[in-house]
Amino acid sequence: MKISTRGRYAVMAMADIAQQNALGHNGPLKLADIGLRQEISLNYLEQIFGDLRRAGLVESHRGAHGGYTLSATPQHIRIGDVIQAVDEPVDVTRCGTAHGCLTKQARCLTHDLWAELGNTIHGFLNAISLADVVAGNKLPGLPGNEMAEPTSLVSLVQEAGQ
Amino acid sequence: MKISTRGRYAVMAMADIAQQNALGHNGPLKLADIGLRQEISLNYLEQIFGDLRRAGLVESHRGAHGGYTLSATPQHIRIGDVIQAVDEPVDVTRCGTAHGCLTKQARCLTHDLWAELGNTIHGFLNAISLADVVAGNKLPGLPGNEMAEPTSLVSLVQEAGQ
DNA sequence: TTAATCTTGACTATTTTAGTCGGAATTACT
DNA sequence: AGTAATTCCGACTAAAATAGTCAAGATTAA
Repeated sequence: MKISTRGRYAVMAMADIAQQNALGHNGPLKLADIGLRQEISLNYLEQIFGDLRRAGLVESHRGAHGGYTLSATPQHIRIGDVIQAVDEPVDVTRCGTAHGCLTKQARCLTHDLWAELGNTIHGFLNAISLADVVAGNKLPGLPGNEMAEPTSLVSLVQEAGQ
Repeated sequence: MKISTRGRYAVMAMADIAQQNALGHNGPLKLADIGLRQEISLNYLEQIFGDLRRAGLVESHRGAHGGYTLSATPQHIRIGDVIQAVDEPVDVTRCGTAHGCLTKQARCLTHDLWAELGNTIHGFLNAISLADVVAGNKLPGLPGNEMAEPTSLVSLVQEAGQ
């Protein structure tokens, strides 16, 4: 899972729509307005929304008074879906495909590590909806914002596996 | 936190040393040998080990029969340290520094999201040691490998904040 | 003294990223 | 019917990051 500004912009734009909906604006929203609010160039937004539309996350309404609407309620759109729609899902391991990862045992000491890292990131992003972002329901706490305690998170994820 | 092949190579090479140590080879290991086993070019490894040395993760031994040794036992070297040593720690949010993130409230709907994602990744990588990788002790479970259930992880991490 | 090895810094090719640009298709409104 | 507002699409580009290569010097063991 790759996360570039392209993915960030997509989430920002989608959150913008969700927020406008929450404020009572229900019709299609123009990219021009979204771009102004989020400070993203119109042309770039067009590219990004092409991907979002092809992924089925938004619906387009062409012509005058057109724009984009969310295809589902913000509660049902996961951040991971948004990012996956616009960023090539470069897999974290990069082995298995290219070099003979399974045969050369030494090389793949680290294979599972990257795979689990990918799972962790996916799990995080798929656990959060657009509605969560707009409502400020990000994982509350993690007190301060400082580095998480090494042991705490891991034990959590381990429990999650049970 | 950025993860490129550079970071992966660094972890692979460090794990290689840890594994050789576990097999009884305790003297300095040459980059040429590590490169052969892990299929990484010597010149590139030299660059990477320059970073690792400056970060204090390995010690160099120059001259004939020289090479590199780990500065600490594999149990005490965290994967996050290794990656941080060789990959620029591009911060996930990119706001706060560049554009007036704190003033424009709309733009930073997503700020906390990226910050928490960064914490999650750091937490994961800092919770795993070189010894874990060599021993195959990656986070057990995460049953199957399939997508985590949307709700489960969020509630878990939320509890973590308490 | 010599060969092995790290050390350093400059250089380069490729890919990715983050856009820009121009125009065509579609629709609402008058 | 005409016009303005939009999305749609594909080609193009500049800058940065990535993944190296190369050459020469410093240090040490044998």
